[in-house]
Amino acid sequence: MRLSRFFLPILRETPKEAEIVSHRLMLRAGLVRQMSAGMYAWLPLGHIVLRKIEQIVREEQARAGAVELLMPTLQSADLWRESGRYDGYGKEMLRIQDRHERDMLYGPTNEEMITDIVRRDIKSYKDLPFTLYHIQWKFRDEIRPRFGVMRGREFLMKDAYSFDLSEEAARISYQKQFVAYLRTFGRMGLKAVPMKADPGPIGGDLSHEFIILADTGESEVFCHRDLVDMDIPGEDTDFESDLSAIVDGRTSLYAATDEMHDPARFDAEVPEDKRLTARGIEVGHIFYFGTKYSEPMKASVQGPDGTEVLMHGGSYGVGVSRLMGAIIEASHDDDGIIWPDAVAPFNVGLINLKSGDEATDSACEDVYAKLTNAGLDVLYDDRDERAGGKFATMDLIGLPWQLVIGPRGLKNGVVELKRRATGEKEELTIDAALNRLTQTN
RNA sequence: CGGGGCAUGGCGCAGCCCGGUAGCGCACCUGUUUUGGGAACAGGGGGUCAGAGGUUCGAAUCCUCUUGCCCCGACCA
Repeated sequence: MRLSRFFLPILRETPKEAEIVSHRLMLRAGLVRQMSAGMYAWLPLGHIVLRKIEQIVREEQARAGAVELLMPTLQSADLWRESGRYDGYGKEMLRIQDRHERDMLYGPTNEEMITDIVRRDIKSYKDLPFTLYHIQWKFRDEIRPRFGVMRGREFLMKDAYSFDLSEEAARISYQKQFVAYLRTFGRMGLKAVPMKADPGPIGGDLSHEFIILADTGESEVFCHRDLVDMDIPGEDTDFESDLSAIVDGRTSLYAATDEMHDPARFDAEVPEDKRLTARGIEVGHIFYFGTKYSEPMKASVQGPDGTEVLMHGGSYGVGVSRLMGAIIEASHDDDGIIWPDAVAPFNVGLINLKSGDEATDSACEDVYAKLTNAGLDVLYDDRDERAGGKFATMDLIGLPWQLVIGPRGLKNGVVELKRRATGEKEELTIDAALNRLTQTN
C-alpha cells in the first residue's frame, strides 16, 4: 500500500477526551474515530488490525474444533422472554420496536438465539457434542462507556457455545476453549492469566476470566506470580486428547479477580514472594452453565435409551475489539504503538527519504515490488514529505520493521533497517535487507 | 442514575468576568529557499462560537431551557 493513496489521518496532538494511552494512540495513529459515546468508526489501519485479530481467533477456534456461523445482531424479544432474561437483563439491553411494534433488541449476547437454532434440528445424542461460534457486533448500553474501545457500547465479540450430553462431557468442551484461549492470546503477544471468575448474569457454576495485566486495567486481580510467564500450549496440541493437565496446571495455582478474591486463601496458598496483586484487563470470559437455557427453552435430545436429555451448555467470549486496546496497553513506548508481529497491520514500513529523487524513487519502487511479491504487506511512504515527519509517523503506527532508503545511503550501496520494538538500526545492502525481511516474516 | 467538568475552523487552546460582530499554535493550500530523525519565510483558504429562546441599538460574551461529550462511583467482553 502506498501511503499517498491510503487514508491515514494521524493526529499530532492528543484529543482531550482520551485519558488512557491505548485510546490516545488509537486516535493519534488513525485507527479509530469516535462517532458517539462508546461507538467507534474503524478507520482503514484499525480495520486491518481488527481483521488480523479476528483471524487468529478463527484459527484457534478451528484448531479447538469449533465451527463458525453468523447470527443476526437484532433479535426477537420473544426468545428472551422464553429464557426469562428479557426482564432480568436490565437497561444495558438496547430495546427497540420494528414498524409492526414488535419488541426487538440489539443482541448483547446470543445464548437464546443459538439455543433456538440448535433445538430445532438436533434431536439425537449422536449429534453431540459440538461447539458453534460467531464473530459479531454486540451492543450493551453501558452506563458509562470509557477507555476508548475497551469499554464501548458497540463492540466486536467472538462468542462460542458448546452443546453436550452431560456435565462431564461439557467440561471437556470447556477445557478445549480454555486451551484455545491460552493459544489465542499468546499468539497476539499477550500474557493472559486465567482467573476464577464470577459467572454473573450469564449464570452457571464454572467460569474463568482471561486477564491481561496492565496498570490501566479496570479490575484488581490477585494471582500466583508463576502464572504470568507460563509457556503457551504448542501448535501440536491435540485437542482430542485429555487437556486436563494443561488446564489443571493453570487452575491449581491461585488466581482470582477482586469479586472472587479470598485474602485468607491467597496468603495460605501462595508464598509471600509469589503473591502478585495487579490490575487487569478482561479479554475473555468462559462459562459452563449446564441446562440454564436448555431447560426453559426445551433444548433436548433423545439419549441411547430413548429418554429425553437436556443439553448441557457453555459459552465462551473474546472481546475482539477490546483486544486491540489491550494489545496497545501492553505494547507501546513514548513514540507510539509497537505492534506484535502477529497483528501488525503491515509487516514493513518503507520510507523514501527523498521522494522525487530519481535514484531513490526507483530503488524504493524496486524494493516495494520485491517485498510485495514475496508476500509481505508493505506500507510505502512515497509522500513528498520531510524525513522527520515520516519517521515520526512510522514510529507512531508501530509497524514491526522500517526500511529506510535515501540518496546518501544508496551512494554507498546501503539502506537502513530498523526494528520498531527494540529501536535497533542496521545499515546493510538492499539485497541483505530483502533477505532479512523475507526470511523473518 | 448520583457527583464534577467541558462545548469557539481538522487537533490543541485564548477571548467570556468588564457585550461592539472572532484570534493564536499545529494541520491544510500556493510560492520561494530547503531537504538524512516533526524546516524557514511570504501569501492564502476554512468558523451557523453545540442548539433554541430571552435581555439589549448590538450577544461567543449576560439570563433560561435543551442537547452532546468527558471525568469520579455502581455494571460488563
